[in-house]
Amino acid sequence: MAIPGARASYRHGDLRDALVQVGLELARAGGPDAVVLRQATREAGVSPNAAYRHFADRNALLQAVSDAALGLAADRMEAEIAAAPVADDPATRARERLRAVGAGYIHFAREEPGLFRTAFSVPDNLQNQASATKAGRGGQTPFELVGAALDALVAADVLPRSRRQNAEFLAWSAVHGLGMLVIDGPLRGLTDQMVDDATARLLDMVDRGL
Amino acid sequence: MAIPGARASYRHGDLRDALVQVGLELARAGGPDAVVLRQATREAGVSPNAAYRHFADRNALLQAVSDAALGLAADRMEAEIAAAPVADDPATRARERLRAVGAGYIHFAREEPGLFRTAFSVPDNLQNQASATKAGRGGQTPFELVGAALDALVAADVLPRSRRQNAEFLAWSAVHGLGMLVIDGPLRGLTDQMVDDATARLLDMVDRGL
DNA sequence: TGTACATCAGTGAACGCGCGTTCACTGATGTAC
DNA sequence: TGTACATCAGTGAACGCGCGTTCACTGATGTAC
Repeated sequence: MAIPGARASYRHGDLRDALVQVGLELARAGGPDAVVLRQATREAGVSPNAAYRHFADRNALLQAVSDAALGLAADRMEAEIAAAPVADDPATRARERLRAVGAGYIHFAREEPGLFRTAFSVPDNLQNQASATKAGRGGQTPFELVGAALDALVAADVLPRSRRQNAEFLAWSAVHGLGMLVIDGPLRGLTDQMVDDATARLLDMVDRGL
Repeated sequence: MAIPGARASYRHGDLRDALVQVGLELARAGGPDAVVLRQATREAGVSPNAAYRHFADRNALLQAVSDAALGLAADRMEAEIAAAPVADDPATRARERLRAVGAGYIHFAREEPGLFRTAFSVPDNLQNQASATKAGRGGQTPFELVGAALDALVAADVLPRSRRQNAEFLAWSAVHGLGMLVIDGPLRGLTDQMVDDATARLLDMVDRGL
């Protein structure tokens, strides 16, 4: 006898994943601070303490959401790589790839500012980058995507091997900074056109400067 | 008849300024979220609602603290400029100045991560940069310092005038990104030496890339 | 196939906390006469 | 110089809120016999 609206089953099925998904929606709308444990359980249709079967505390939930957001960032970057023009010249191709990585990063920041902040400004989350839970569908984390693009630049003899070490920090800094300034800072009011412009010039700068 | 520990006067004197100063201490220790109105009044030795004589609400207090933090950032940048080597060659001098501006920014981020986050990631605070409350002792905001350094670069014929427009966004992005990554991100564990190294390389990149 | 049972993912109620904010007030101060 | 008074920066108590977290519990499920 099914009471309308009643749960089909006493057990949820996959509450852990459901909470992460709901958490992503909260983060999307309001950044990391909006990932509120009680709100997540509410939206998952479950009592607040049910979350404690799957997460040690609120912070563990936030961590999981942050990891998932990082994966989405990687997806966005991979999509940009896939859409990049494929030049015949390997050197040009390698450069296009780095540009695509950077552009994907900025696009993610603009399209999903809440997720961007959740992915990239939850302390501890970026500490150990090499974790499967932080990777996109292609299996790489954003950090690894940057590294791989730089490796390709070295392989194509565009970037001298002597400058390869820690170069991801430089490229990443530039692009991360622009992302933040576009979200929170003085570049917030800019049109898509203007941001694309700034992105292109920034990536030029990185390209020339590396 | 002075009761020990009693207030000398019923009126505080300059409660507004006292709250901002206490707010800076809170921000220094814990970033913008730590600027808690009740805590600020507590530390100022005043009842919670006294704050409402000087600020419309908690957000107005945070705004004021954020402005003050921006001024401290400007001070740090100016100090770095003052300490920079003064080359005979005007071109070299202009370059050194831009580097000093960038280095000051990064140093501020590392020395005062809480204030850095309060100054640079409170929305709305960076929107209107040209405000006296956001300036350092030299009367310029961090944004204006970057702009002035770039102007000097143009004047010294290092930076082509055609590339001057919006160039502060590029330089700022690079330096802001590194600052954030050093505070919250994967560069957090780095030694002073390593960060100084990364800073130098980043500024090289900007210099070459602009 | 049927039944007893252990497991453990969920429930429902409650907690203490600190927050921002509002209320009616009080009394020190400076000013006008 | 002395006194009356208006001003307004402070007080003290209270509010409602939503949070994270803990408690003792319940009952659907899968498994062993």
